[in-house]
Amino acid sequence: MRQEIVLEWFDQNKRDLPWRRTTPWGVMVSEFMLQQTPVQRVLPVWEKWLAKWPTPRDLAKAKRSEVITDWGRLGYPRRALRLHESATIIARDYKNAVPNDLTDLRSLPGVGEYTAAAIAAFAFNQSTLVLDVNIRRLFARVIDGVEFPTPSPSQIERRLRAELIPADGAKWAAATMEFGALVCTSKNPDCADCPLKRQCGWRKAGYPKSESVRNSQAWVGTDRQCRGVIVQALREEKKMTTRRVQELWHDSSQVEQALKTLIADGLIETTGKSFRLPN
DNA sequence: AAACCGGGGAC
DNA sequence: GTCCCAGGTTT
Repeated sequence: MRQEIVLEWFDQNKRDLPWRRTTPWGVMVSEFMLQQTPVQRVLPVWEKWLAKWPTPRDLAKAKRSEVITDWGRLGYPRRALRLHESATIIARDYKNAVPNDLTDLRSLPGVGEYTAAAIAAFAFNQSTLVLDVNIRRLFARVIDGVEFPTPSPSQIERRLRAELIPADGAKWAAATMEFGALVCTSKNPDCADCPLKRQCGWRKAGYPKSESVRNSQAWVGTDRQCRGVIVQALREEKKMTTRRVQELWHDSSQVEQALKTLIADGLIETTGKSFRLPN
């Protein structure tokens, strides 16, 4: 994969997001808010929070009720409480400075694998392995030639993606994430104007030529609950191991066949766009 | 691995 | 109702 193509695209097309020019605390607040929440909805709330609580200690002094209220309609309000809790720990144990060490970051409530790597990269310019949904989808398509990544990253995926990181790893993380968010999107990717079209494995593998092809693969990208139902059916009724199901994940023709069998046996139902278990 | 999170919003 | 969204934690 030609990293320069994405890096140059990023230079020309990146959005001017406020958390790209702020303090480590500002980055951390943005990462909490952006967990499962679109950028556009986060923007106004982030501005308000940084103006009101410019450092961890400021937030730590706030009441829970106020924290929840000011979370607005971002959703998953438990994130606000975890951020509040993390702020308290940072003020008390880290002299009010967001830690730059991956292990320290990971120990904070609400900071998982992704968020720790993202803060280290975007707040401290470290070359960490950042794998969010946008980056994973981009690599799944260009490198693996499939429309969607697996539900969660495997060890082999981590290793292969780590090998791609160029000298400026922080810029690489931001660039690939932005590319996945603006060009290689989940629903209607802008393949016509994509600078990676010539080397895209998904395109070489056939790309979505028709609705029927798309539908046969659609379940792979459906939500976790729906995937869980199908995986459970495949495992229990077809005596498949988890490993076998994972292998099928990347082979749409076998997935299609397996799904047809499940439907024929009445084990699952389809509405054309998704799947469910019969009552 | 799957459910759940004091979800929310576009469609 | 379905799907998406810069995920994390718990069982």
